[in-house]
Amino acid sequence: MNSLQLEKLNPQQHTAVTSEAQHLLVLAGAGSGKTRVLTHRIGWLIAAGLASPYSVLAVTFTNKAAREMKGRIEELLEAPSQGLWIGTFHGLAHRLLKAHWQQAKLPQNFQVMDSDDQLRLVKRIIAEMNITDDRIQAKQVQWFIGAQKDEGRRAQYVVASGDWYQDTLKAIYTRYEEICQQSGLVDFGELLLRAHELWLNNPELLAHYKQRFTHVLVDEFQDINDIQYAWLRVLVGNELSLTIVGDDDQSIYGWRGAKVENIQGFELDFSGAQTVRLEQNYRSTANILNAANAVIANNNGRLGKDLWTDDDEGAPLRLYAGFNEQDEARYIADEMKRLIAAGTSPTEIALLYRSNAQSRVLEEALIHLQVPYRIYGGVRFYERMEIRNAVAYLRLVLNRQDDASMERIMNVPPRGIGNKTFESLRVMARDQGCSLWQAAQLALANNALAKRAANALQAFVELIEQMDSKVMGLDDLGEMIDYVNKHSGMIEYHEKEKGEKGRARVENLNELITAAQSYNSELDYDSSAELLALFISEASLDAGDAQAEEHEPSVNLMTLHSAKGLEFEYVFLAGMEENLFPHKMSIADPGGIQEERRLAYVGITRARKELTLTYAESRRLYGSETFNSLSRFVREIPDGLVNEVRLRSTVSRPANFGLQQQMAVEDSGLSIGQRVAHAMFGEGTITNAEGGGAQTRVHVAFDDGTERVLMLQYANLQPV
DNA sequence: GCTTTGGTGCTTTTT
DNA sequence: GCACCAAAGC
Repeated sequence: MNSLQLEKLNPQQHTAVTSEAQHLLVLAGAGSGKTRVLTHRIGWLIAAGLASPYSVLAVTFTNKAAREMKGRIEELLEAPSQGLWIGTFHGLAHRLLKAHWQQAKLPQNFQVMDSDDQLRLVKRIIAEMNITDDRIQAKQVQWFIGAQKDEGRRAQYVVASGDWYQDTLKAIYTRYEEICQQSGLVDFGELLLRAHELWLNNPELLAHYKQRFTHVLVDEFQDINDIQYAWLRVLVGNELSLTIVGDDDQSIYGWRGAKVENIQGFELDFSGAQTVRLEQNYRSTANILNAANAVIANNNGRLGKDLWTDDDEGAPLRLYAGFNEQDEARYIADEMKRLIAAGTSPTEIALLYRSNAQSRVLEEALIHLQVPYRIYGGVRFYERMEIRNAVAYLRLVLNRQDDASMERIMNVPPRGIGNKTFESLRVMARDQGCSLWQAAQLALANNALAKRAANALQAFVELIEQMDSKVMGLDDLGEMIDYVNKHSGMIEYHEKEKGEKGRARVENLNELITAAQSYNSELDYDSSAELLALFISEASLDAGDAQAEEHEPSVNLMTLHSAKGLEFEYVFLAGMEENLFPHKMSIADPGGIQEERRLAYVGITRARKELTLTYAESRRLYGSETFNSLSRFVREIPDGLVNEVRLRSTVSRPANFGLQQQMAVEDSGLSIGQRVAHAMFGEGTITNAEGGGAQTRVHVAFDDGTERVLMLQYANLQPV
């Protein structure tokens, strides 16, 4: 094990890697060598004879992280990581449920349902229950069900409060569980919940895994939710050794159920845990790091860490004020072009923003200046419509009870099965308590449909049956998918589609064949049908970023959330404005602001060499002109670290552009950010202005917590 | 039964 | 200002 060079670690890293404490908490600041510590610790445990590859379980949050860790461990061990379990919570849960489907009370061929399937199912249930009240929205119901499962709560344990809204949610959730069980479908939350119940209901199984694993290691622990924590806690118990690595300052998924408090819970539940802080940063210059520290210091309830670096001061941060969002984008594109011309690789440049909607203007500027860029986090491969359709065919072939898939592709490509037919099948399925497929059989047998519809449906049923007999006879995954692509009529359909779109879809369908051919399962299977089932369900758990094709070297565009875990020499943070970042939706809530601040911290610490912050004095947002003030996060950075860039000479400001509103506001002796009093609403602060002239409206955040938009000419605001 | 028009409402995203 | 979803034409 030559690569395991412990002497190259700093003292804290060394302590963490070689700790013999049963439980270990590594608080690892940004850029402090977190992944290095984790992989080296696994290597060390094995080298020291404290663990064997077979007895180590490593958990991450993304497949990408799991792949990377696996690769790095294999490098360290200089051998394939055989027997070692590395995966995401969901991937591991899936693996367990596949292996122990009987104990988990699931059909052997159960499939994983992604959030799109889930939403469709929720919509179907809402329609089926004849709920028309618009207080019930499918998205919200979906969110509710997810949140319940993340907290380990099944429908029967949701409190029946007597409140109509709550009780309706409970009823939908109940029905949702029923249908999932009947169709053999498991959503993301369900994977975790079932895996947890698997431990609880099968002591002998739990004992088996407690015997097998000696060491459990978890990365990005700040992102863990309640059900994941519970699963882990039952497995580790008092017997196993647990190492967790995380950074409470980088917890940015609270809105999705992640609970930082679980780090504190760890210290309580696993008593005697050793804590190691990694505070030396090897990534950024001192200026960048100091800026990050200054910003995050405004949060409270932190576990506390002080990042420091040996590195030089480096260049000061730059702050650019564009007069509008186009100007902001142009500045960024210009600067990127300059960096690339000076020899910087585009791959070392990143442009980060709070929300995806911001990317368009930025992209336009990059295109204009011919800066090659790559945008992360669009629609992922397995979420593309055509791919999901192809997969739905395969799923239906494997399992006729899979209503979600049946619903999806019954009329794709269009084959004359319309809404009416659909509706009668749904009603029938519901009344009989059977699947859509069985309802179709029934309808055909009873001549319950109009002739045209019956013919179309008959053809569809035969198509699926025929696929079944043909496809199951093949033993190559690629050939199976090829067959379905061709005979479903999808290829033909998309070929006829006009424009670039159709061509891309056909390409994607072919790419799916390639992906299937290179698929290797870690799990056992007895037949090609089982292999196909494994491929499909793992596809649902896969963002498909492994196949991300390499284009020419490009600059990287992504949201702040997707940037976590990455680093670049040059980072641009665009849209540093109140209402945008921190986002409007989070401003009212102190917890929300703190999470936004952690997001700012993540953004700043992505930069190695230079960080540029930009904002726009005026911005078209939702169609109307808005004037946001500089983000509080920029104001939290000490002055000495930031250089303000003003390049007004290169871009001439349209004489009259966007000024009317400000003038109208200023004419009345007021300005944005000013404290004012209103006769009825009391005192508050002007946060924004829109419109112009007599139509000028001002946004005022009143001290009672309400925000109001008032017509300036009638509001009679008095400066305080 | 599929395609075009109008109304709404607006983070962040992995699995 | 655009994208997405639901109701009315071909």
